Amino acid sequence: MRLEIDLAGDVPIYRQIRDQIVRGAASGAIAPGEQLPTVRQLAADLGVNPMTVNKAYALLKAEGMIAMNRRRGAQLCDITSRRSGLDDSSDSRALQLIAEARAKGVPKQELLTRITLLADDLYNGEGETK
Amino acid sequence: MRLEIDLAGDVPIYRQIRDQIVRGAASGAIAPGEQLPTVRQLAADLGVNPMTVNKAYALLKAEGMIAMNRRRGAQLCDITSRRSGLDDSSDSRALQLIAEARAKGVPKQELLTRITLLADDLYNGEGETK
Amino acid sequence: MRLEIDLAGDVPIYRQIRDQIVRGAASGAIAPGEQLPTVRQLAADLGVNPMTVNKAYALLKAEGMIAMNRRRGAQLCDITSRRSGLDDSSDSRALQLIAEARAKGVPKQELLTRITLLADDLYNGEGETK
Amino acid sequence: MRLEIDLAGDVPIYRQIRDQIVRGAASGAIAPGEQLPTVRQLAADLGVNPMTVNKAYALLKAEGMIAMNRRRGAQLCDITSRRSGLDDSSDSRALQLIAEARAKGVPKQELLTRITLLADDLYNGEGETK
DNA sequence: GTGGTCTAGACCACT
DNA sequence: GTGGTCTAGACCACT
Repeated sequence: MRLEIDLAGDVPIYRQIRDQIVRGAASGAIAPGEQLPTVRQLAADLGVNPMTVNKAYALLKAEGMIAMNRRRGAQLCDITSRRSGLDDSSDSRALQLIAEARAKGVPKQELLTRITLLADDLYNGEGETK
Repeated sequence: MRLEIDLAGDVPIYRQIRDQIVRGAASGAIAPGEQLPTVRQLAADLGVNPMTVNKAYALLKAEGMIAMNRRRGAQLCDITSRRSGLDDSSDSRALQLIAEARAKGVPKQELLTRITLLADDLYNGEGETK
Repeated sequence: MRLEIDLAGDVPIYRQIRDQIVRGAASGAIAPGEQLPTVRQLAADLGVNPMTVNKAYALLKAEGMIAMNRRRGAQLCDITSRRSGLDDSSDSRALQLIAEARAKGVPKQELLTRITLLADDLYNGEGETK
Repeated sequence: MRLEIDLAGDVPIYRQIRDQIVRGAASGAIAPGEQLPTVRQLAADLGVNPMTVNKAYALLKAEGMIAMNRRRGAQLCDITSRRSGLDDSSDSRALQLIAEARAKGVPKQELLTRITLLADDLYNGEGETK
């Protein structure tokens, strides 16, 4: 799985790395138990400082998404060990998304159809949950 | 409409102001053509720097959400003059939201039910679109 | 409140800072809502790198102990906004402590008396809970 | 007695081994004078490097918990030969535990009740002290 | 040969 | 004038 970093945007690099690994885990591009590149390897691949990758990995570890280990590097956790379920942050972000759509005049049905489409795509990969 | 600023959180204040005005426009709490408080007024109400409110208003203006003029201050635009429809940013944020839900083991149907519920709530207010 | 850093020990500096601020909050040496020194100020006082203090503060923020804010620097949160209650980590550390005492031949009553004494001391300060 | 190693956590493996043997000694799962597995044996069982087990055993030896000799391998010491009593480290760790509980708003009595419960459990095993 | 921590120095967004 | 992020370079504990 290849990560794409946008150095120009205003999303911090460590956040881009974290987000893309979460998406990889969701789509099945990274399987549970699979090895991730080491901090140094990924830093070299992306042309960023190891500390930046380290920060992304530390965040993923705190979220229960990956386990780190001096011998084997980083590894994607099983779903069971991850922080579970829909939380306030999910709701809050979903609400903002919906509000922006409505404020721009998008009909409810069009929005829900679009989200359903995106969800179908993501959930129909070689993914982890049915 | 009352804005609530969370000084402790990660979200910049100007962004919180912008987000809440968008939500107000979506829910109907602010009507098209309605006057918004002046930069100074809102800054005083919230206890923040006028520059911060100014930045939020400038962002909303760039998005076509509000119009500013010297005489009448800021005013919520009609839906027709706003940037319309679902854009890449919407998709990207929706995708990240869906990915995080799936990565945490949330079944697709549970996620969609939740989003539909939130959308129903928001769209059934005194809102602007059907 | 004065922090004491042990550069020789094997406890990371950022962890020492975090631990001592938690103890200060518990003893009442730092009151809820009280300002903490800025990252740079504390770094200068302790003779460590700002990044090290930053890491300690980021940890405290993630635990809900402090709020950070560009205008006012760091501030101790109210108890209500902190992660609450006794968790698995507390139990696990308590269990290890008890096990080591017993393995060293300390009678149960002596251990409990000692812990009660320490708790009395700490809870009888100008502290936050009764 | 079976040791469980958590490769994902923050605690170094050698420390986990040491901690669990101390807990085994405290609970009576390992009796005074009892043979421990050899370094190689335990390393093979746990799937870790023999150096890691060696480090744990060296630590336990330095603490007076075990005796090593070429003939009989490692053996749990009598209580009388162990470093005795509550030391500064115990106090310091207990204090940190208490401080974190109080900082999170746990009432003193709730904390002491919990610790007493844990101590009762541990001391009522086939243990070594009354 | 990995991740964890730390330093010194820098630029930027936000206030 | 704050915290947030990033770099380049380093040493260390652990494996």
